[in-house]
Amino acid sequence: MPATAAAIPASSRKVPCEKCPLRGKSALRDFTPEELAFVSEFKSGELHAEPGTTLFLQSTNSAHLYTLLSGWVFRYKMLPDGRRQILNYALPGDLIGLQGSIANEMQHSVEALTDALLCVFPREKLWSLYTGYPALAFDVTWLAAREEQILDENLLNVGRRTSIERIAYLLLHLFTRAEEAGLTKSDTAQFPFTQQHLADTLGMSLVHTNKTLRRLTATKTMRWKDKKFEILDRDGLAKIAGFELAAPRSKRPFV
Amino acid sequence: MPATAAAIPASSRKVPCEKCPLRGKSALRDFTPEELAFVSEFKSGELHAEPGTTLFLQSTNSAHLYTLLSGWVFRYKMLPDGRRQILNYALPGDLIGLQGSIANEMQHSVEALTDALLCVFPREKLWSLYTGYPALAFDVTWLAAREEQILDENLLNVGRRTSIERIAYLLLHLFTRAEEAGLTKSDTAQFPFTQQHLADTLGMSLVHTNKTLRRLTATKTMRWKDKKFEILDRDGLAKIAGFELAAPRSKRPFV
DNA sequence: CGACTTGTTGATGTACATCAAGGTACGTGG
DNA sequence: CCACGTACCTTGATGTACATCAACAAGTCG
Repeated sequence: MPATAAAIPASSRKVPCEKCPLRGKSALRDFTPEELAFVSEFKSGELHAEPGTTLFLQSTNSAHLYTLLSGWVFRYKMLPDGRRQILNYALPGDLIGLQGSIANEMQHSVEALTDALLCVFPREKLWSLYTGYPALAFDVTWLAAREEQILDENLLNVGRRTSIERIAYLLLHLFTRAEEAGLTKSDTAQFPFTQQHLADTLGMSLVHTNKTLRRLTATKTMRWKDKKFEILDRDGLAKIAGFELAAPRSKRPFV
Repeated sequence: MPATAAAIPASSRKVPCEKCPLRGKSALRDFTPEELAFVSEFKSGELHAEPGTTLFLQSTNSAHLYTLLSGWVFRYKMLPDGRRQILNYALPGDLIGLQGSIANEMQHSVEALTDALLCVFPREKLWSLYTGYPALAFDVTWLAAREEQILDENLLNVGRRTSIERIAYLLLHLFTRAEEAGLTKSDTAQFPFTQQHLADTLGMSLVHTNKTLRRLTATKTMRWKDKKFEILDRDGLAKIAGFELAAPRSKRPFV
């Protein structure tokens, strides 16, 4: 997002963690002074990425772990013939590249959707985080579990919802996350992706995404034009998405 | 699996971790005596689950964390109208319910597919694992990252592969995991699930799954009858699944 | 008592007609 | 040029319906 990126000059080589723009705002917990000092020391630098920049490449190994300071980034996988599946989007505050630090090889690629500013951490030092700062280690696990939850929901979305439900769900999901990251004004947000990105996230073709998007617009629950997304009827949109959960089929509930 | 379950009598309240049937075999790393002692103390008991038993319920909170000792178990989510998406399968050695220990509420359900034996750990003690045993904490993160990788692949599968590719991929994936868990004899494995489970994993209807399964059988790369799965031509099956990875679309590779 | 029906249920196999989604083509506007 | 919009025809996937088969329980008859 140009606005946000401008607020943090890319020229500054290293914003001290004590002045991290993410602190205070957003859902970040409070760190102790010791934790803050360690993280500051852990951080090896910053990276400014332009839209379209590849941050990680499928089947290569990565020396770094990133935290996203500003901008949008997405993870994806590709098949040999070019079919692409977008797995998830990362917003400010998200951790990027943990898989590559745990396994040796990256199983997916990561690309910047907007101008993005990232904190860089060397992966070798991740271990010292586990030995010295259990609370931070727990945070890392927390982030991994949260990513897993989002993936679970995406899988349900792609596998079992109809095209209009899928789009409604995804747009609402992304809007909610943008809200949590403080990127919304009342009921609007800047959405930097294209219909092709949506299609590749939802497992649909571009044409069909476009037609379905039009049908969804006709419900007057939302508006999306020129990258500006606006929610007109949140409950209505949630209802189309089929947000509610259900009791299981299973006959024998445990205990 | 009856055979495996019989080998570990469900009556014994607590198999000591030193004698865990998973140790030695499988990809488990070696624990130090201290770690082993802690895990043994961490473990609060065992649970024997019959096929169809619900271990976790969507939108409830769970007091426990499990490790699967024997049998098959699957995670799934449901929509209000009964549509079901199976997210993943757990095999011996897998951790179950971490999400519920990190967040407060379970976002998915878990059901036993076969007779299953599980080690039970109280979730309150997870924190002491982080403070006292960083290597075990790292292992937990490792398991979470691995689960995330599998979900990534499932999402690619459901979102971007054709029906025959999807089935080929899933069967090969499950066979490979069964191999790692030591549940195969040469090129055969007992697969405890039905075509309905496959359909719900792949986001397809039962009828279409059946027809596609028949087309796949016609390629003579595998056979699946009466729960017995056999690989006839592994490379052929992998080729149908489109296992290979690809270079990204992106124009500007980083660095 | 045993052997032979009968009915039930769950998993699988197959045939339609219907519908949702894909692919190609060709628009527009910035 | 790229993102979006729309028309057209084709194909892949769904839903309903019905048939098969094995496993299992209940009942009947010799």
